[in-house]
Amino acid sequence: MESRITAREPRAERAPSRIEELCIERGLKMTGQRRLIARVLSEAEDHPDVEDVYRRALALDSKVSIATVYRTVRLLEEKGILERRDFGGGRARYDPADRGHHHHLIDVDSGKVIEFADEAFEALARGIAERLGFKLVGQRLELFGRRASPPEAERGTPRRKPGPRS
Amino acid sequence: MESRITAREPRAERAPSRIEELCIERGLKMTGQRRLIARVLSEAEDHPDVEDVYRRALALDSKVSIATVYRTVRLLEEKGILERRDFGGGRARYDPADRGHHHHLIDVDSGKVIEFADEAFEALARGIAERLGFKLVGQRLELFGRRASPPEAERGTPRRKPGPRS
DNA sequence: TTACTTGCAAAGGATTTGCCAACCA
DNA sequence: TGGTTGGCAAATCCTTTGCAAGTAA
Repeated sequence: MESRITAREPRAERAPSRIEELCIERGLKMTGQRRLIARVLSEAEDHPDVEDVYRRALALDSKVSIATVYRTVRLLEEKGILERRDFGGGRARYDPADRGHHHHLIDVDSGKVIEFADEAFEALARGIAERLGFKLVGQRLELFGRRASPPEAERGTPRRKPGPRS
Repeated sequence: MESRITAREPRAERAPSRIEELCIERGLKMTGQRRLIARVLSEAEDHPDVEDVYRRALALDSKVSIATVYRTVRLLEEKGILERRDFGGGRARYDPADRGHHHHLIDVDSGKVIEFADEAFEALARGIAERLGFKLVGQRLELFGRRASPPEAERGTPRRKPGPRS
């Protein structure tokens, strides 16, 4: 019932994703769904919201419930594996925490998010906090910008519901 | 039935608050509730959330419904009179937009918010955006810090529900 | 007058949770 | 095999909205 040929992939058993490794390191019990979600997150190069993760996980394989995605993503956040972001629009978006400290520039016309890091800023932030009598334990920097010279009328997809939330 | 003596204050008619003036400038119809909310906001020195504004308005005088507070606060935001902030915790908080550009340092132990402005930062932000090919149209900077040397155990009121949301 | 506002309550969207069965270590 | 986890649906929280009645200009 067990041939060497298939032994390698009893059930899509690929190398653990980077985030899965982090989970194991921190002693999380790895279930099929968690592995799946970890993989989706590891492969994401953007800043997916919970629903994005949910959709991608479903497409990729198993059946996960959105509740599990919420639970897992929150668990990973608590373990410091993910960082929760808020770019406006009412949904939380996630970012693997090990990509190094970086910040975001949001293109207000297209909603696209560009990452960047900046040494000078890090130092400046530390300095400001100190001057106010605090030790810096976290920071959040988001820039909102518009492409230098757009020929007008080219505005991309506004973040879902155009009006309401920030 | 009408004496000169009371003519001056038909009904708590005080000088219009700063925010009320801004509303009038932008042609908003001023109702009693709006005047009240404008006053609460003008007098606020912190960053109240909608419920804070609602509570203060009620205490101050009239009966307003929370729906009206939500509507008004949003209207003022659209008119550029208020700025919506998100310090984590799931509620939006508001800040009069004419206090000048400033940012916030949040004391992670007490939840207190300290405002500050920093020229060097403004310049840096503009520079970063430019380098990435964007014109800066907005920014958000929040520092999270801990008082330099707290004798422990002094942690103030954590923002409502301690655990969950960011 | 007459369009704009308000209050109330119900609707909505995102996120969390209770409960029991399924599952992993 | 015992404790954990996952699914489902109901529950929460914050915020928005429909509608009828009230009000500023």
